Amino acid sequence: MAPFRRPRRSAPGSPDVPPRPTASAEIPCAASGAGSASGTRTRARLLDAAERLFAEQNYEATSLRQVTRAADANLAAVSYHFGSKEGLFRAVFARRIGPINRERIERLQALERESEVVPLEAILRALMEPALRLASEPAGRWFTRLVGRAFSEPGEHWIEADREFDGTRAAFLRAFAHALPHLAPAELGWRLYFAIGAQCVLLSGGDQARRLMSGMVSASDPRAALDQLVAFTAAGLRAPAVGGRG
Amino acid sequence: MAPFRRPRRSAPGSPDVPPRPTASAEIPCAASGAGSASGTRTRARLLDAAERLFAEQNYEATSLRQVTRAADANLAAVSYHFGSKEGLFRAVFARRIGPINRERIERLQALERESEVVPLEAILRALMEPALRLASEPAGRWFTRLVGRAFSEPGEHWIEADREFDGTRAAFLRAFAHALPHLAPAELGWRLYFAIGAQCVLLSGGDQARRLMSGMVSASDPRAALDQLVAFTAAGLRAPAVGGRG
DNA sequence: GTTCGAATCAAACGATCGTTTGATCCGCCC
DNA sequence: GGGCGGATCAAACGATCGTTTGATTCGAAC
Repeated sequence: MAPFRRPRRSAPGSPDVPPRPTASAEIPCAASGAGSASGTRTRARLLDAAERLFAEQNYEATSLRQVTRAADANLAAVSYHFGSKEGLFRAVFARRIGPINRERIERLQALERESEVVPLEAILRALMEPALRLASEPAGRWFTRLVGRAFSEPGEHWIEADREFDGTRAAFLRAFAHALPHLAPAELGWRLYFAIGAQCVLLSGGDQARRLMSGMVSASDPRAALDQLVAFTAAGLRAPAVGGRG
Repeated sequence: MAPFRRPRRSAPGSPDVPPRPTASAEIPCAASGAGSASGTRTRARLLDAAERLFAEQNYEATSLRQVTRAADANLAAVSYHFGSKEGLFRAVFARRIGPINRERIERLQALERESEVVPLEAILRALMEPALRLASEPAGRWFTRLVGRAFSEPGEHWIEADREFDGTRAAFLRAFAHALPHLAPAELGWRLYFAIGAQCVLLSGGDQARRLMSGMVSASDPRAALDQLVAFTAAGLRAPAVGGRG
């Protein structure tokens, strides 16, 4: 009877103020080992299921009932742990993108520490290998599909999602500018645009993409894929400047 | 009272059997000129509105009520003219993809007619310029965003959508193989994969992509974009074979 | 002037969506 | 052993979705 002054709003995920967008990117519970009961494992199972479904389908095409059914959890668990559907998406993204970008920057710094001018191929590998390696692991295969699409898909979710890439972008942009002095800034921008695009379609590993090149690419070998991607993008970046037409 | 034996099912779009997937790709009424009344212009207005909304948002995120409101048409007009939401999507895609692929093949055939071995850059321009040029026209700007995403997005709609590209793919694959004899078929497959990927992110012109390279690329000049794309992909395709590692 | 069919319309259909509610379970600490 | 709070639960909320219905409009054919 008595209205009971809004008892909720104390979930770990977020109350009325949504969780910080600059997420901490820590894996709460890696869904490994056999915890005694269900513990807080529900949160991890929700992330796993949502990761797969968001990648297999779309953000909009994936219903929370699908997610909770796949995660063997209650529908309200999403609201409880993540506040909303978009909170779930942000958590899926933040869980893995942090470590990837951290490894990228650490590898780049190590390269810059050991030599004055870093070879172009080394920069490219530092940028692309962490994500590509994740694509070859069962746990990260779905996530890389999401990352690959973040570059070209519309929607508010994505804008916030790859804002986490900003720091990484700045660091690598300087490195590329040093390694490619023959390119004007505008030209360097175009070429990096294309290079990242090539990486993204490889990460997204789209159903269409695989169909399109069916029989020609052996998508099973991630090592060969990385070698080919580095060779292709390095040559493209090193191409002579086209400057003002012609 | 009397059940009135299902009077509908005679729309031009499709009855119970959906319209032929291998669409004729003819523009029914180019939404230009001032027809007397509303005529069948509604169909074209629906296509225009859906094209923009599907590109700005997503297939799933776009409701038919949004489309019909933007097109100043009745909600039931979609069912009447296209049979269903997916029929509308197919019609949007079929309206423009036919002419693009036709121009691609005609340009390639013209090149092969006038010289024994076609230069790589010429093949690339024949493949990429028709779509890039459409991106610079007001009428086609939204559509190119769709085309760029067809390569990496999941969903049934897309699978059918770029099946229309099959013929074009085969023709250009032969041309590339002739122009790049130093590449094994598997390597050629990878590189074409990346080249098309670079083109797709340029076509999709994603919100994120533009943000990511903000200030570096002047996206306003489509001619410069094409020059840069051709230079980048040509160099990437011509890169030495990496073969078996290293 | 009547008939016919393509085209448009308002209104509703059942289904499913994201979110919220209040109760219930259960391990833990004092 | 009694209370506390995190976690889970069934059930419902209002909104919106794609689709369908049956009536209405309107120009052309006869």
